[in-house]
Amino acid sequence: MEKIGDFQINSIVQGDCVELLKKLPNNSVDLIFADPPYNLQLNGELFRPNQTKVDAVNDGWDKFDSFESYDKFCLQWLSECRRVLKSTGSIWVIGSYHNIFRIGKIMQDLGFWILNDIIWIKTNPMPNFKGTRFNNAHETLIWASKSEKSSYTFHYKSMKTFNDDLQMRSDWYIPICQGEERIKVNGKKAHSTQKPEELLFRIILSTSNINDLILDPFSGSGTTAAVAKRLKRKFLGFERELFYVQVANERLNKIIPLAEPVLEYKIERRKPKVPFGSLIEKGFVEIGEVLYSKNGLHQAVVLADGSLQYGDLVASIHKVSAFILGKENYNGWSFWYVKRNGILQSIDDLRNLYSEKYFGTPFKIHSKTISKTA
Amino acid sequence: MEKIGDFQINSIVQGDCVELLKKLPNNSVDLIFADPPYNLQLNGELFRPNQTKVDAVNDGWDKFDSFESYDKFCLQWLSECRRVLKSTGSIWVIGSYHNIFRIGKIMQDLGFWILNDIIWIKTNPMPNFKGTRFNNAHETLIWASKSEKSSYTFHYKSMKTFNDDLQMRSDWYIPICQGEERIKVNGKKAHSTQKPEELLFRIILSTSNINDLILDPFSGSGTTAAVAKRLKRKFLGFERELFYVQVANERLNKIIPLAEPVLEYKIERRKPKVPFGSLIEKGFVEIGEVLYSKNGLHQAVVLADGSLQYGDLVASIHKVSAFILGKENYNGWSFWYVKRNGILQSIDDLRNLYSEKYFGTPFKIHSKTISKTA
DNA sequence: CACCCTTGTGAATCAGTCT
DNA sequence: GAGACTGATTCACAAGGGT
Repeated sequence: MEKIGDFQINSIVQGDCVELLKKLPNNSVDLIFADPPYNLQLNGELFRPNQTKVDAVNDGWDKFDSFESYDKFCLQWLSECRRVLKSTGSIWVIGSYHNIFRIGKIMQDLGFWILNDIIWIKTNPMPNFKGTRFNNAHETLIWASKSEKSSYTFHYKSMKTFNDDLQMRSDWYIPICQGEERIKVNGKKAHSTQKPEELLFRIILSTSNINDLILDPFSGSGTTAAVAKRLKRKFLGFERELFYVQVANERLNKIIPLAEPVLEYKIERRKPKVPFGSLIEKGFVEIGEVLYSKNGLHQAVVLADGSLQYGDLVASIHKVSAFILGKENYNGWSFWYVKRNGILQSIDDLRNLYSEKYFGTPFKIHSKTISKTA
Repeated sequence: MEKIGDFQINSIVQGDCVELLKKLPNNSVDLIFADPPYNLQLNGELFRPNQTKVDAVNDGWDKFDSFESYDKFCLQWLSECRRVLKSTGSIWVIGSYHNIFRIGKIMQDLGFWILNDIIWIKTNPMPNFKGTRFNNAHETLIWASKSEKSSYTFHYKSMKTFNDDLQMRSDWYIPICQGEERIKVNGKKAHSTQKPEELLFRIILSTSNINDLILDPFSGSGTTAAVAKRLKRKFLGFERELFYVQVANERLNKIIPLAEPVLEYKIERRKPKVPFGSLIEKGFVEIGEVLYSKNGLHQAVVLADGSLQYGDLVASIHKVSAFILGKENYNGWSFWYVKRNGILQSIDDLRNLYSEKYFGTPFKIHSKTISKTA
């Protein structure tokens, strides 16, 4: 079986996440999803991140102590996450106003580069019974790359298609996890903060590829692993409580991965690049032929090397169109037309004809990788 | 005329906010709204697909050397804000992912007690032109009391009435400030980040009383003061740029206080749109399932990202149906059917089922101004 | 006057590849 | 690694002009 460091791939490992993270090699993980403890104060009792109870009075506890220990804990696991994350990977962290500001600040300090904060808007939140505040109807996710300059996987076009051909926004409307999906043991919720699979579906689909390794350092009920398995990603989960490890394993046994063909990012296929010169070589455009702007006002002559002659200017289709429009840059494919049977035809159409004739389908699957340049 | 410290009540004072804050007495302000610089860290220029340049925030007041210098600045003005805030008062701070995490962390460290984070969801944000991230369609507001134990003003019932007798949620749907409301000088926007009055309307109405003193340490175009005056609150604004002070004063001169606390904004009742991808996430439509045209002649397979495979063509439900019908555009929701128990069922029906099941409580979405200032 | 089409624009951390 | 070159990329409104 495949391994990563000491760990079996596709498993939930019981133990403290910081200790376990330290055993992972550098730059070994493609995507991280983390749902850390929230540091909530409940029933007048405060729990430190390591789950030991703190006596608010006798322990001399105050908010500063609490925040300080929480910050220290987050600095540890986030540092390790950054170390194990590949430079092409990205990380998602979910939280509420109790902890997300501290987490975001620490992430920025560590050099993570925030790409978006995503708002999970709960379509069916619990009402605020006391009526003392606004109904807290959302949680916040931070999506970040390893550093400012690093590239990352993002299936922009797939998400646009997913969203009825409009680019996906930072507000996501997803019901809370209830009903059949909610795992119960002896009639009681197995985990108090089980996340909806819909949320992980979107995250994994948009920011990872098939066979990528996804790490969840706070695995809990195993939602990340379950969706990862279903979408044919590799996964590794860390979880402190043995009970949750068992719950997650039971859950995972029932998951059937989807067939590969339906998971491929066919929508992001790129046709092989066809340089303008290829159109000339194959006679789609003749040497010496005149190209026209859409309104016919501008004309240029095609030279043998694929450059255009426009008055004294000789340059690429892009440069000449940019010059005519008085712009720094322009896409010449959308500017120039040829005359065929007296009718203007876009050279971009000719390019498509060329592609169909010489490349046909299918094209190579290609995921969009964004890379930043200095 | 009434004064607070050295300052005239109901005025915009020109100067550095930290210096001016220091001149205010302790515990003297009922409500603070702060819209600090976001520290956007923009690099080069950004062009739209049509090659026009985006008029970005490039103002000197948003430039900071580092996170450290930004943190230091925020620690200063937030400390002073806490000092001048009455123990019965509260503070609102607005920001984006660039700065809001740092702000929230500092506020918690100073002892502010966060009551809610409110998401201003923009109904009409600027798109992401390059397809590199999710469209950043919101900003975040933090609402906090002076300390954990302090009481604070909150008109829960008013907000519920305002919201058609439904609890007001933490997600607010408000258009960006444009059109008549946007202040222009010589045809250009007077301030690059003018906030919509509706945002301040909700804030002031929900968390202050008539005759309360409201402080805005980053007054800018004067939206806070304008709405405060209209709602019969006292106000004090600090603003570094003389130009903005003048803009705000001109604006304020035109404001007529309301005789009655009438509802100025009407909230429309609408359920969020369900994109095709959501049906897949929840299993209303299975990945790999076949969709049929009404007459059954055309069939397509559903892929994981919500795209359809129809022969060699892979695209959205809308694009594929348009292709089949030989049209430029078509509404795929009315074209495609799934087979359930041998019977064809419209995917639009499935969408309604989803909506009924998970959006039971109607959302309050778009809101509009129904009366304008004189 | 109603309707349609074009143009402009908003807190934006906004490109990828080859030489 | 820097620089040159290619060519991919947008949503909701408001305002104004034309039919």
